[in-house]
Order: sequence, then structure tokens, then C-alpha cells
Amino acid sequence: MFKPVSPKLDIPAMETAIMKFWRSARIFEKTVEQRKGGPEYVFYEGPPTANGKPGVHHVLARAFKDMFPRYKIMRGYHVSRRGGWDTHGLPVEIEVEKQLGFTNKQQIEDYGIDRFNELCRKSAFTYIQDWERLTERIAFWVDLDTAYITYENDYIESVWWILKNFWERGLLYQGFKVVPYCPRCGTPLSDHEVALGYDEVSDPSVFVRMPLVDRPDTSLLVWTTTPWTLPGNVAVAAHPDVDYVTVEREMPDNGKERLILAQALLEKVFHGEEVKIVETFKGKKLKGQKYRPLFTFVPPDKPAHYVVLGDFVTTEDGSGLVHMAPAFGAEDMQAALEYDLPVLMTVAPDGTFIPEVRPWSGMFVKDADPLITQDLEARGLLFRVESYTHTYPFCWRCKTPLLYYARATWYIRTSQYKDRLVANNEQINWVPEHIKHGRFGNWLENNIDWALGRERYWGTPLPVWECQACKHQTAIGSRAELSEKAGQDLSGLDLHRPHVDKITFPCPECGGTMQRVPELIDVWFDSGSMPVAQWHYPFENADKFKEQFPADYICEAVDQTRGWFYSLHAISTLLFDQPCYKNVICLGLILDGEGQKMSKSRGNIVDPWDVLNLHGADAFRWYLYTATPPGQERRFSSDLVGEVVRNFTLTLWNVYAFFVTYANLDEWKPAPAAFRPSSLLDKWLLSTLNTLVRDVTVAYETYDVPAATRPLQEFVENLSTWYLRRSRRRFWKSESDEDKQSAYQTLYTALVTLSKLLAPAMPFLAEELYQNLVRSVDENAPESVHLSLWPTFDPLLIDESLNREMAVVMRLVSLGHAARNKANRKVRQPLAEAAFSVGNLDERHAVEAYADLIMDELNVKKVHLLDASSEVVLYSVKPLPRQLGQKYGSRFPAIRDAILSMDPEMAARTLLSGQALKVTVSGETYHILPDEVEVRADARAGFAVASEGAYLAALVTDLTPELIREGLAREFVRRVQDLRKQAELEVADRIKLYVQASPGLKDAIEAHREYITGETLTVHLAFEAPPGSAVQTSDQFDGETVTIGLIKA
RNA sequence: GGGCUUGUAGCUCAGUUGGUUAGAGCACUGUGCUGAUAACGCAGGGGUCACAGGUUCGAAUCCUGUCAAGCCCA
Repeated sequence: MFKPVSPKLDIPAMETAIMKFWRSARIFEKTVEQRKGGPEYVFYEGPPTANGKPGVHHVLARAFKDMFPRYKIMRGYHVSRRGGWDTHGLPVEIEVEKQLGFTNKQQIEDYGIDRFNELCRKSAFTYIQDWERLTERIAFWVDLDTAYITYENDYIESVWWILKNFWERGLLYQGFKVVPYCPRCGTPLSDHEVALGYDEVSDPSVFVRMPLVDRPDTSLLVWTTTPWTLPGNVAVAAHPDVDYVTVEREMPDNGKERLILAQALLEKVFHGEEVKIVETFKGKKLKGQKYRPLFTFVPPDKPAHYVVLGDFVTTEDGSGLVHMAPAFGAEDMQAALEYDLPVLMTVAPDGTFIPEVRPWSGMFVKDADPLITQDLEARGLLFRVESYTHTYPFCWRCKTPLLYYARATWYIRTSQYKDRLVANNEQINWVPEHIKHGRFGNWLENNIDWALGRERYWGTPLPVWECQACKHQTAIGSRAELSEKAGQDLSGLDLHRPHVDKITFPCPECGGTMQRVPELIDVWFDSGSMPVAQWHYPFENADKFKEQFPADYICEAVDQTRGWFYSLHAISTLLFDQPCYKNVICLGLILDGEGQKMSKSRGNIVDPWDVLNLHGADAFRWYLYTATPPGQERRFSSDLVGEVVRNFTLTLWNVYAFFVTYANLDEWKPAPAAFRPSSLLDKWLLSTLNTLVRDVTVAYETYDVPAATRPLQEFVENLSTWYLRRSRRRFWKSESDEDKQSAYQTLYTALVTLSKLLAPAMPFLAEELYQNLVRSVDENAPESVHLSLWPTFDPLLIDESLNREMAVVMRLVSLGHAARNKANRKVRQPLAEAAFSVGNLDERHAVEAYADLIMDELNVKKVHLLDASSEVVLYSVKPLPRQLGQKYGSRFPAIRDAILSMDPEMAARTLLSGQALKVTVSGETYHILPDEVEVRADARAGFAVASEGAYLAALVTDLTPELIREGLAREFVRRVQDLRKQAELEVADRIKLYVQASPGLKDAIEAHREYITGETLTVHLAFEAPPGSAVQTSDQFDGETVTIGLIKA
């Protein structure tokens, strides 16, 4: 006996029960233990930070993370799924700052870094319980008990080991980086902070002359909107491929001057003033041309003041010649690195000019703009000044305009490994594919050195110590090394600030004091180190690391392309010269029902718990898998998940409930051995089932999530609305013959196979089905569907032609119903005959083979095929462009017209008999094959017909008295069945029936007595008034009246 | 400013190497069927395939440009 199943399903209750079962039976642990010795499948968990509540987008990522390990376990792989937590970084600090009401770094220092960091340590796990609860509820199987934590000493020590490795190879160095910087707060701002403070302002737009050294009468015309950066100028950039011109123009003092600028900007610069073009040339010709500097306050320590080339130069605004001050612009700095230009630091950290910039020393740089302009004008170097409106960033705290400002910071020389980064990326399977050479590939192609340093408090300290006296630097790669240097046992030292900052040791070069540099490292380096650091490699677990590197699969959202995806890839490439992951799914963003980004400020956040409590985790997951391809951004609402429940879950559940109900009635048990189904319907279902197993397996192997899930939906729909609808009678008929056995075995096979195919995607429902269908009859079966093996398909059971034929039959039946509708003949009224026309010879066979099925479904007495001699239809032919167009190309229209001009009846007859059609077009004769033309049947007037393309169904709608009687009998049965339902009888209950009917109906009942009693399980049928105890009803239909009463026998 | 992605019915999405009448589900209307069904069948309304050019016998599909949205970078 199977456990009885109610057709009413309480999904959250069912899922919670399964969750408890997994927990108490330790199923997750067993999926790991029982696969020991199997091939290893490696999954990496991208660590989230638990200082915020998990949202819908976390459910998305976790759902996709979960399904492939589940699949692989069923394929016999061993998967250790270790969780992880990201705990460092600015997001954590900001939460604590908010909590303490801090607005700047000084307040943190005053408060005490140790106390502040303790709060950060706790804050990183504020919502750990929400995360754990949600993780279990959505059935993301990951081991959180042994999760790696980035703030632990062992983890940090491994990170140090990596950094020391880089240091020794010269890959870790100190350099300048231009950052958005607030001069009042004295701190750089993160991108996120900058984005908060953009505002529209009017800045000066200044064109200046920079006379060439070799040709003093000729000047570069250079444009800038930040005159204060001009004292820091070291070069001028031109675009190599843009056309430049030298022009000659009249000066107000009757002299002449020559200016160089981009040709495209002539009009914008001179506003129609007459100038003479002296020469035209490409920008690359300007390379290396020296010019006289505007200012000489700070002498450059390297060659400077010449033209460099850069692709970033545009001809949108300005002059096409861009002033370069490496200390104050990222592109400028980039060019400086490329050309080895000096960096002139003319501005102090408080935003004022340094003393060397004598005229404006101590003045806030933005305030000096007009004075600088005046100075240039006085010296005849100013060409023009205008004003220019654009958006500019301000400090979101104090409204001070931000400066782009070079700060000393630490870098990893990733650009040196650019080729390896690109080459290793080639080995990664990206989903969606375009990320590989698009967003990620481009990012690698344009790789710049990784800016590692952060001037903050809560993070992994950069393990570089510097001599206070001679500036000698060294990197420390372990606690042991630090202990040795410091001459004390530091194995118990907290490796965070401020504790680690207190450790000093003598300089080996000069005997001075070595002290740690103040910087922390970028948190992305933490998480990117996890393949190594999660095992505290190389200090221990060498074999574990080897076994778990690289990952077979990782999955995160698209915002991680420059985050975790990159940091893993970069560290792995620099350290081991190999990719860190073989397959990666890159998820799109999740939007609300209106297509808006979910955000707290918009208030359109969907709480995942609302969805889980209403529709359950399986439907939630299923929606995420099936709704859109993973890389696409997706609209989300709770209602869309509800649709999954109605459409898919409940359909499957009802098939399952039906099966269990009747199997229990018949005390049916699954046959132990393989069986060969007898009926075509069973063969068809098994054929599509095996096709499904094949296709879904391929999809899982290629990380194609929609292809691994959507076909299940289609299968379940066909299972319910075609297989089961057509098979119902086979289950409820009273004799237990071979056909019934075959039906049970087929449906059972389908349901059990489905539960396994569904397991990685809908783990709860799959388990529920499996427990009842498999475990309840076989104690030796694996304890859980997730411990069972993935189904294999039998190619011998896949019959493509059977699949095709059934599709034709479904189509014809559909047309038959349409024809009935048109003729206004309800299905309960039997008709004498249905006739069909199909497009080609092969399909004619389907009609013959499935005649019984069609007759039953359409309630007709006879089925036949229309042929060319039929009087029901007129034939026409339709040349098929796909076949003929591909074959004959541009001759197609002429050939088509020739075919259409033939006598259609004759042409149809020829083609239907399988012969080629000869047509002649401009002297050439073509043989048109039957499968190159569709033969269509159109109804002559007077028949009930429906058609679509080549398919046609025609009904004979004339009714004989016998047919009418049969129709009445079916109407009568329908009334009795309704009454049974009303009386709340069980499906197998027998009844006594009392009937009083008008003569016509009584006749019909008499004539079909056997049919009626069989259908309604009537043991006694009497034409008399029902006794008082009977449930009864009266009704009128088709001009007849009836009173029915029934009693349970 | 650059890169990537997306744009198909009211909503969520399919649409094969280009093939001539662009589909499904949901929602709506009518109707039929039902002793598994919260369903299902049939029919109907609903489309400028974002727009404009081009290639082709033929374009939702390929090319170019434009517009809009999103993300990343500057």
C-alpha cells in the first residue's frame, strides 16, 4: 500500500515535513559520506556577508548554486560543499559607523581601533540566523558548520602567504593611484560614495597655447576644465588616428600664429572665424613633439612636456589635445605609467597648493582657477576661456568638491600576467557565453594593476613592514616568520589592527625600527584567496587543497565579474597559472514586478519569506530556473511563483494522487523486472520519458538550466492532459488484465523517473514522491531520492516516429474537437464518422494506427482517411518555401508560380500517390517531390470541418435514432455520476439506481443498460420511484425529463 | 564617453542553419468535457517582432544606423 494522497496539497506543510526528515535522518551528511571514493566534484561557495538580511537575489544565487551539486551526487560524485562567510571591508565598517553615529575616520581612531574592530567582528554576523534559516528552508545544501571565515587568523595567514609569494616575485609594489578624494575629510571615497554626490556645476573651459620647442611660432592648442591642474602638467595627449591640422590665424596685433588641433573641432573652436589650414596629419605624427611648459614650479625628475598618444582622446569637446597631469587624473596616471612620465604633486592633502607653487601657495585649488587663468592671459598663453556645465562629484558628507588625486598605495602587478589571464580564461565555460569574451574578456584585455591598499581598519592587514629610518621594506608570510623576526612567540596574536601594528623588529639593513605599513588589503583579495585560505594552505591540509582545486562549478551574479570572478581568476593565475573554475554561471539581476531594481529606498523589496510561506521553496526555485535564462535580468513577483504552483506542481500532484488512489484500490505493486508495454499509448509515454531523460541529462552536463527544467514542464502537461486523460478507463476498469498492469507500470515508471529528474530542482516534491512511491514498497531502496542514482535512458525505448505520429494524432483530435464545436455537436453525442486529411504519406499511417484512440476521444463510430476521390474536400497545393527555396534559390518564385498554376486536383493526386510533379519553367523541367509541396484539403460547403495547414478533420453530423439513444444514455450516465459525487460516495462504491424517465430516455436507458450499469457501478437498476432514503435529483435535457435516486448498495 | 546585455500579445517568455499564416502559458470572453484535477479541451479578441535603412527570391532572425532600458567601466 502506498500512503494515501490527498488531491489537496499544503505545500509549505509538506516541505517543512521533508525538511525535518532530512534533518533528523541526516540526509545531507549522507549524500557526502555515501559518495566517498567517488570522483570528486568541486563547488566553491562565494562567501556572502551576513551583516544584512538575505533577499530574493540571494535565493536566486543559492538556488542555482544548489542544483548542480545535487545532480552530481546523483551521478555518483563526491561533493564537499563547504560554506563560507565574507567578513571584512567597508560595508561592515559603515554599518558599525552608522551604529556609533560616526562620520569620519578620526572618530574611529578616537574611539579606538580595537574596540571598533570588535564591533565589526560581531556585526559581520548580525543576521547569521536569518541566513541559516533561509538556507535550510530553500534547501541549499551547504555545510555552514565548517564554513570558512575570512577574519580568522588561519585564513589571514594563508592570505599573507600569497602576498609574500607575490612580494618575492616582485608582483607587489607601491605606486600611485588617482582616487576620488575629499580634501576636507582627508580620505579617498569609494565608488559607491562618489555616486551619491554628483551635482551639476559650471566650471571654466580653458584653451591654452603650448608653444612647440622646435617651432616657436606654432602652439599646441590644449583644453582643460580644471586650470588648477595645469601646474602639474607633464604632457599633452593626442589620438593616434584622429586627423589634426595646423592652422594659421590673424592675431589682434596684426601678427600671425599657428595652432595645432583636431580637424573635427575646427568649427567648435573658431566659431566660423577665418583660419587657414596649413597642413593636415594623423595624431601619431605628433608623438614626442616637445613643448614649452606653462609653469616650472616643480622641476620634473624625468623627461616631460612632450606629446603622447592615447585612445582615450575624443573629439567631442575641447581641441582634441588633452592636458595631462598624472597626479590628478586616472587616464593621465595611466599614460604616465606607460610613458614613464614624472608625477608632479602640486597639491597638498588638504586641497591647497604646496609652497613651491608660489603665487597661490596655501590657496584651495578650485578657488585659484580664475587667478591661474588671469596669469596665463597676462603671459599670452591663454587662447580663450568659457564656462562649461557638466556633472561633478561632491563629498556626500560635507559637499566639498572632490579632487581626483594621486595617493601612494599598493598594487599587484596583474598587468604583467595579462596574457596568462586571457589564456586561462579560454579554458573556462561561461554561462551565458558572451561574458567570456564580452564583459569578462574585455576586462582582462584592459587589465591594469590591482590596487590592493585600503586606508581603513577592519580587514586583512597588508603584511609589509617598513624601516622608519631607511625605508627598507619586507613582507611577512606567516605567524612563524613574524615571531622569529620579532623574537617572541606570536602564534596567538590577533592578526588584525591594531594588535599587529604593535609588532616591530630591527631593520636588517640599518638597525632602525621596522613597522607595519598602515594599509589593509582590498576585501576582494580575501574572497579571491578562498581556494587556498579556506584550507589554511600551505600550512596544513595540502592534500585537501589539491583535491579541491580548481572548482568544477561556481555561480554568482553578474556584478561579480570584476569582483569575485576576477579575484579568483587573478590570484589563481598569478599563483598557479591555471584557471580557478571550469564552469561558471553568471546570474542576471532581479527586478520587481514593474521592472524596477529592488532597493530599500524604493520600498519594492520582496521578502523571500512571503513567497516561501505562500508558495513554498520548490515553486520559488522552479520559477527562477524556468522563467528566464540565468544570465538575463528578471522581473519577479510572488504571483509569478503562484503560477508555477497552479501550472506545474498541482498538475503533477494530481497525476500522482490519481495513481496512488487507484493503485491502492487494486492493491497494485510495481513489478520487479523490466517490462514491455503492450499499448501504443504506453510505448509512446515511455518513448517521450526516455527522450526526456536524455535531453535533461545533456542539459545538466552543459550547465543549461532552462533546458534542464522546462522540458519537464511539457512532459508533465502531456502526461496529465493526454496520457492520463486517455488512460483513465484502463485504471478504473474492474478486470485486472495485462493492459491494466501495463498502464500502472508505465505511469509508475514515469512518476518515479520524474521524481529523480526533478530532485536537483525541486528537492522537496521529488522527495515526497520518492518516499511514497519507492521507499514505501522497497525498504532496500536508497533512503532519499537525493541518495539515489540519476536515471539512465534506454535508447531502444526512444521511438522518434512514434513521437511524431502521436503529435499528429493530437493535432487531428484537436481539429476534430474544433469541428464539433463549429457543428454544435457536443462530445457526449456520438457521431457516425470522422474523416481526416494529412500532409504526407507517413502521417496517413498514424490515423490508421490510432483509429481506436481517435474514435474514443472524439466519440465517433468510425474513422477514415480522405483521399483524392473524396467528395468532402477540394484540394489545393502549397509549395513549401523551406524546401524549394533552399533547393532552387532565386528560381523559387517562378517554380512556385508554375506549381500554383497547375490543376490543383491533379497535382494533389500525383503528390498524394507519392509521385514527383513535373513543372517546366523557361524551358527547364523540374521534378518536384511530394515532401516539397504541402497538399491541403479544404472543405466543400455543407460539412463540419476544421483545418490547420495541411491537416483537416471532417465530421458526419447526421444523427440516426440509434446515435441519439446512445447520446441520451451518456447524458444519463453523466447525471448519475454527478449524483454519486453529491452523495460523497467512494469511487469504488456500488449503488442501487431508481429512475423515472420520459419515454425516449427510458428507451435509451433500456438499450444501453449494460453500459450504464458498468459505468456507474450499478448493481440494481429499477424504473420506479426512489425510496425516501435515496439521494435524488430531477433534470431535463434534450427534451427529456428524468428523476434519479440512488442508494449505496 | 566606452563595453556588454536586452527590446516579440496586457503580463512572463519561446521562436532551430533566414523559409512566406510569429507561438506558448497567465489574464479576458464564449463554449464544451470531467468519478484524478486547484483543472482540462475548443474557439475568439489581443502583435508596426523598438525604429529606419540595407542584403536576399524571401528577414523577428543577417548587416548598418537610431531610440529606449539595465549593468559595468570612465
